[in-house]
Amino acid sequence: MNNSSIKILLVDDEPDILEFLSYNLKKEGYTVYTASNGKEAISVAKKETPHLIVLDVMMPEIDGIETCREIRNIKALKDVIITFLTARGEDYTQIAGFDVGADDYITKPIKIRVFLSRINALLRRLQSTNAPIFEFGNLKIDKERHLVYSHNIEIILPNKEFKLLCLLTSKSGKVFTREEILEQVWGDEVVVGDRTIDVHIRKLREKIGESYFKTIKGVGYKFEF
Amino acid sequence: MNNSSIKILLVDDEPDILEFLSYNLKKEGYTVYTASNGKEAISVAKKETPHLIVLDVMMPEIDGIETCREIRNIKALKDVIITFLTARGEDYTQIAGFDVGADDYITKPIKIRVFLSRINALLRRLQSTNAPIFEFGNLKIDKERHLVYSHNIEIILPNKEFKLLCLLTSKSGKVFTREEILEQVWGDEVVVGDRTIDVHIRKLREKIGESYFKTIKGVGYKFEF
DNA sequence: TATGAATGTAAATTTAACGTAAAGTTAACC
DNA sequence: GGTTAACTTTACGTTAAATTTACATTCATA
Repeated sequence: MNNSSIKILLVDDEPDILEFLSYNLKKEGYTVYTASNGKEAISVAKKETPHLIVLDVMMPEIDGIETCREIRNIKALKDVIITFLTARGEDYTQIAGFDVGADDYITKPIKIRVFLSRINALLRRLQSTNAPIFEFGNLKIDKERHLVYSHNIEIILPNKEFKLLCLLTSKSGKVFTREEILEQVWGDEVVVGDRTIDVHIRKLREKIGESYFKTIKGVGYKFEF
Repeated sequence: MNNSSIKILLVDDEPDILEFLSYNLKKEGYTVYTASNGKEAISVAKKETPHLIVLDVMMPEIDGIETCREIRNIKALKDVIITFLTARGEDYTQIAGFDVGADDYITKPIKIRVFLSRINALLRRLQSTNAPIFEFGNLKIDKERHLVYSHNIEIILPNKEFKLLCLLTSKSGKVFTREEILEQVWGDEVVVGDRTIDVHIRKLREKIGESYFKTIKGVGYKFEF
């Protein structure tokens, strides 16, 4: 693994933890940056655009959750992988109750092997995200060639439908809200009517199969296979 | 996790090794599948989605490295743990030099006790590798997939019920007042009748279990497990 | 143990979200 | 510039979910 091109930002107010985790991640070959508070974290993140940020929840001044929120608002960092560090039993009302856009939670006390394997697993996503062909049972998606196969029969999808399919399959099982879908498929500024998404989902269901696309009423849609 | 629910795929072109390892892993309680070449391995892996794959590097036709690469491109298998079997002294510059997404390497000749302990160690990761899932005894909440499991049986909750459950479980044991619940689940402005919360609590009790939800008369509700 | 406010509950009702066919509107391509 | 496909909207149908209703039950307290 050419890990050295992968940049990780560690944020914690305890220097010991910072050093401990930093040492271990460097041993895995990653390039590691550190910050000891939210403000510093944001500034380093802006400068270095890391691939992954490990964020302690409990920090003085700006806490991890607020830091996460601010980072997610930075255009260049909206796709960075963020994982929280939380003490076991800590009040995670805000984390559980509101989606601040975290990708994982690691609970303290940290077991280094567990920590490393989770980080590795998270980062593996990064690499496979760009993989040319995704497979889900009888469904194959070739992003590069902009082609879809169902039971090895080629299906040609119009652009929007293809993008929508790519988004939903990019994280199989995850529920994508209508806002997320609009933002990712249509773009921030574009304003389209309420039924537009439905119609596109319907077309995908027609062409690819009813059962792949599940509606979560009041929330959004998800892809399942 | 009970070992019998853990699926291991062994891939080697030598039937003797296959049988020897299979026998020993089964003795540990794992469910074992075997394949004697890369092509077969991929087809079995697709069908069974094992948790771990042991892959001999040196195989005729498609070698282990190429097999690994192909497996990693299959979306459903991207998080499977893969460990290579390599002969000591074998030229594994390719393995070391290129990242094909392997998690471990075991060198032949295999000492069975070492082999088993390595496999066990790799599988211990399983418990903590995946997306944020909150667990309370027999109750699991997967926010991202908008799913609840009770005794590993999937329960589908409507939006409001799901949100209410998330709120109550966000701080297990804490009593949430009716005002808090209204504010968090329904939102500030929304005005609903007196019995609405009760009815939702009742539905959660029906679906998930009476005992989890405790009424504190005159105050509110809390989640306990 | 009688009382009343708070909560429980089945069923009816209402509402909001989604599904869909078809028509209208853009944009792309010859 | 006309044709076609893609995209969006419209206008309603459908349904699950949310809410209310109407009454029953509980439980702390007098």
